[in-house]
Amino acid sequence: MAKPPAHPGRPVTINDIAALTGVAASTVSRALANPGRGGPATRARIRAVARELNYVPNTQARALTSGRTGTIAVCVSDITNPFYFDILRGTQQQLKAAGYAQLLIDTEDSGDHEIEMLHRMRRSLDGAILAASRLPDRTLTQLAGEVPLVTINRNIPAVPSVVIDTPAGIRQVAEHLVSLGHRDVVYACGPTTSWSNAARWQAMRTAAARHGLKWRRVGPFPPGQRSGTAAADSVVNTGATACVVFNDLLAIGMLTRLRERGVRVPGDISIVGCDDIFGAEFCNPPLTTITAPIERTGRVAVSMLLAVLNERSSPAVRRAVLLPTHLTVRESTGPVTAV
Amino acid sequence: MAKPPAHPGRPVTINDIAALTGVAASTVSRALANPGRGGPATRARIRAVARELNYVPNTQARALTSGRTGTIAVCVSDITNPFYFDILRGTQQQLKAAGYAQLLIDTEDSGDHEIEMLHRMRRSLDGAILAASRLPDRTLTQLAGEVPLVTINRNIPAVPSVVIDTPAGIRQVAEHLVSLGHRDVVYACGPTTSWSNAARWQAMRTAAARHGLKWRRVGPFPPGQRSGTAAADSVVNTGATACVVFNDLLAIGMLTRLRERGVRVPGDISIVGCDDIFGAEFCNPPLTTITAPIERTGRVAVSMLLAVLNERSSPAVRRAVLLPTHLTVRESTGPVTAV
DNA sequence: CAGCAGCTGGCAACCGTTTGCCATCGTTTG
DNA sequence: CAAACGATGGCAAACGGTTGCCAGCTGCTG
Repeated sequence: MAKPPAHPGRPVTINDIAALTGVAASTVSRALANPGRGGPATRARIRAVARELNYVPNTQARALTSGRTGTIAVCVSDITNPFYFDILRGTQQQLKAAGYAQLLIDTEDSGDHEIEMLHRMRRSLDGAILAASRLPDRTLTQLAGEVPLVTINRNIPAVPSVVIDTPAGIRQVAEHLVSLGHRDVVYACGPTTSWSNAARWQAMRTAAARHGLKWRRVGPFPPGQRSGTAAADSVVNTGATACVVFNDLLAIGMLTRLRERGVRVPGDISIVGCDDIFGAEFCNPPLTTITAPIERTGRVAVSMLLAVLNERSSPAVRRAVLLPTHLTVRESTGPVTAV
Repeated sequence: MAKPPAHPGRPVTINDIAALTGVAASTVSRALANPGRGGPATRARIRAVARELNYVPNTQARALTSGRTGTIAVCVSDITNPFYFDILRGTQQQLKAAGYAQLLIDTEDSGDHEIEMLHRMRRSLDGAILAASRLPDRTLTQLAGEVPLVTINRNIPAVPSVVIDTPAGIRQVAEHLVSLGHRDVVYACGPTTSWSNAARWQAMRTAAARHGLKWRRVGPFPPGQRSGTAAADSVVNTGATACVVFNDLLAIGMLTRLRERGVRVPGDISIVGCDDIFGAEFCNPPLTTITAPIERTGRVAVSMLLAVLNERSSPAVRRAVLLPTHLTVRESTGPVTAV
């Protein structure tokens, strides 16, 4: 029944539909996109034809006038870090459900990259989710003026954010370690530019103080598995009986190095990671860590961003969401052994 | 010196530059994009102003006429599979270098999802890279007519592809196992729809035959860590002394289960994975596996796609690239022990 | 010196969709 | 019954570039 468009190869446009139904292109546009406008009968007819022709709106053309591109960027600092896999999985799900496309940006741990990419793309984006941004507060605030933003694990006043409550987990860790008899703990730092690192170290310090633990820190270390070597060596040097590590990736790297050096975990030293990424469960020994709802974090971030986009006019409902964590005890922590 | 555009907030357009330099918009367009056209002096002037105004071309508008969107989609079947992390890392690098944006599509192991997403987005894409497509050959060939395509680990005549030579690795594995005294091996299958799975099983069969090994297979299993339980149980049931597994994810899952059941690896059974993903190195025991140049695979795929795009007119230089692998022996394989 | 080629830059149409504004029509209200 | 009104659908102007075509100029050649 449906006639194909004039040139068979040419994609179907709104005009083809208009011609076929005998209405104006504007009517078609409204029938397909604008819920309030237009008569039900016309709309039904148009929709039927559109479906039959397998019409797919041209995103570019739409974006040109409406400004909405249907694309959200997700920036991660290092795509090979499993932490982001689950973030991406979460954002992906939620974005797909809402009909958005997900643009992946790997900033390679460089703030310059991050700002430059976002600036270049801001016209093609409806918004962006910044996971573990390395940008300073001021830049971020300014950027939020150009593109609707939601940050993950980064809390600054002007920008809605979802942060994982790892500090709460660290308090649990402190209790866990104390109950095992540890009195001397060390924190292995992540990158100085990392907001989470600061938050975690801070939590560590206060928790240690409350329990009367001796505490100190080593680092900073790049948050990768390979830095585990240096981190492990530093930690061993301190003589502490337990170590809380900035993230699981680093912790897993440390485990490897400790094994190499013949340092027993948890016999000689207990290790606690953060995040509970892929791998934490099956490394050797399985890692005691602070389990974060990573995938959910991604989903929530998207929801918040979409809320911001939809309520562009109304008094911005910018919030900061805090997601709970819990301690998962595996085999990398144990009672302190008498020397 | 440079005057900001009329409305301070409004982004800089080609017209602003035209007005400021006193030329027509078309001249600006050519000066910025078209290398052959225009006078050197004018061009220099225009470029200077453009840079000064921090001009960023509007991708949407450009795409509308030129058809080029500057976006490449990368489809993966399951974003939480670490195999794809490295693929993405590779594509990301190469795409960024070439000035393309990377759209991430997770098809969730469903061919329907895959075809539907690609079809809907084909207008907004310059091309797509399909990693481990679940689509049948015919659909794929047809899709290649709509969007320039490069496949990864999937070789069909009409579509350029880069495939990882895991079969060669499997031949090495066979020799490795034979040298350790194994005579009875089993292959744990991945999804039936997976092209690589078929290739691997085929290689396994011929290699086993050549060495006079007894071989069989179990499965199929979904290629996830959690399927490891079922896979491990099946494998143990066969009584084989060695098992080659479709991929590392599944193999790692099996390792966990075997440990649970008290089956010693490699004492009771040797396990070999495929791909050498994140985690293979530090699982317990570290996994003997066929190391694939995963990141490079992503880079090569992008290069091929870009080549196709640039030589759209010339006789299509469609090729199939085969990337070498090698066996990495760790601790999950060992000599067969007398019962 | 006329004619012509080659280069430069301007004009304007176009890509496909959205949207402000207006004409029309049927219905309700004063 | 006239006026006012709300709903409906059409017209046309954007949106920001790209590109085919043409005019004007320069510098050759015949």
